[in-house]
Amino acid sequence: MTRRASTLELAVLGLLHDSSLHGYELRKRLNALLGWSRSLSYGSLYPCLKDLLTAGWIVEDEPVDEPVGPGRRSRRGKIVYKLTAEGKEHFQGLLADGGPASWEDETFGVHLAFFGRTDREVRMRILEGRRTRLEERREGVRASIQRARDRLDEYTLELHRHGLESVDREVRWLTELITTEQQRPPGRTPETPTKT
Amino acid sequence: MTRRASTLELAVLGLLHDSSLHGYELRKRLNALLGWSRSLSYGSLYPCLKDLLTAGWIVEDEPVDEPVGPGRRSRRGKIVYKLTAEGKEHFQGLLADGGPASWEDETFGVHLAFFGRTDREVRMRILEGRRTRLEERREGVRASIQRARDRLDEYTLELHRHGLESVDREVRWLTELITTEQQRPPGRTPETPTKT
DNA sequence: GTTAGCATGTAAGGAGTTACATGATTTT
DNA sequence: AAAATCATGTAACTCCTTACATGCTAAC
Repeated sequence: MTRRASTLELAVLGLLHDSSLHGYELRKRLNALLGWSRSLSYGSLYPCLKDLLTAGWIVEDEPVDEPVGPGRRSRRGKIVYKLTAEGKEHFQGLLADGGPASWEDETFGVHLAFFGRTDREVRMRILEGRRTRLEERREGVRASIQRARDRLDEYTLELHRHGLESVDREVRWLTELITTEQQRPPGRTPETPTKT
Repeated sequence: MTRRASTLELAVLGLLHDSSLHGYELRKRLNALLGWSRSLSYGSLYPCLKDLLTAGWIVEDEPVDEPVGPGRRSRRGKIVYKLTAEGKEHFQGLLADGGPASWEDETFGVHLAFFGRTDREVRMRILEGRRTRLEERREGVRASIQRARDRLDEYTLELHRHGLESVDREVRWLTELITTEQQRPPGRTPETPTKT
């Protein structure tokens, strides 16, 4: 029934939570928010917005800012989307979960990007879950290399060495973030920009 | 016409170049070769093998090792695949290219893993291409952050900081690899395990 | 007046995954 | 004789991209 609970859906809901936006602008912000290697295509974004409309999480909004003034005739084709009450609730639900889905490669970044709207308790669970995931992965790779040691050449070993080092770095980074979190008060963080 | 020139195809051809294998074993080696986060599913592997068969790059081989000896009745369901002459040629062609496709995130690792079978000239092109790709990405992300600076909160900035640092590290790593390559003689590398 | 950027969308396809379905062989 | 692991495969689905198709608006 509830389809497409993807990274993209979460990110869109999160950005629209801050301010109502139209698709084109939304895409630019999504690309800035998440440091995606390739920028998001319209072929992904617009169908996603359609699905969110169908689900009732967002609605088309009257374009309020830049009113029909002197130089401007009619409103252009822009379609501004606004989060509904149900959409806000749904988004909060997704954020408050902090289950295994939030420590996967594809979703972790988005969850972290919305930590400003997440309770400390949940932030801790996500950071620690992510760290454990990476530690498990690291051990799996290590074991796998060990077993295939004699079959791997110089280049493959170098590739793995660099890969393991990257995972190590991320684990250390997470540990730092966790330490910082422990020194914070519970609940949300105090000062957020919340610009419209 | 020539469909599925994916990472997976390249990796499978490369492994079968070393030794004939059956699907199950191939999967284990693929997981060990490339440090994939999730291990490859059979739902990807077997259709891929089917396509490679159709293309004529591989054929079913008579299982030679472990002959039908004392304790063993008939050969089990194992299907061992062997690279054909056309398959070898095709694989060498893919390796010798070194074009833009080989410096993408998904394919770079596989190409690096087969550097033992790649000429130095091509290795250099791939390493330098990859480095340029990452440098461009880094600048893109930097600019994008700069533009959205006032809208990003503490957590998002930290996420980007870590992301940029990771890219930086990979660039430095590539620079080291390039320096090493410059000190090597042209052609392939001398000593490779090449165990069957 | 034409180029560049803004703005929205669709259809087809790519590269995988999950879940299912089946059975042989080895270990306990 | 049960459980673990080896072994092969298919159908449906996911989430995304590419390529196409359209038109408005701003700047030069």
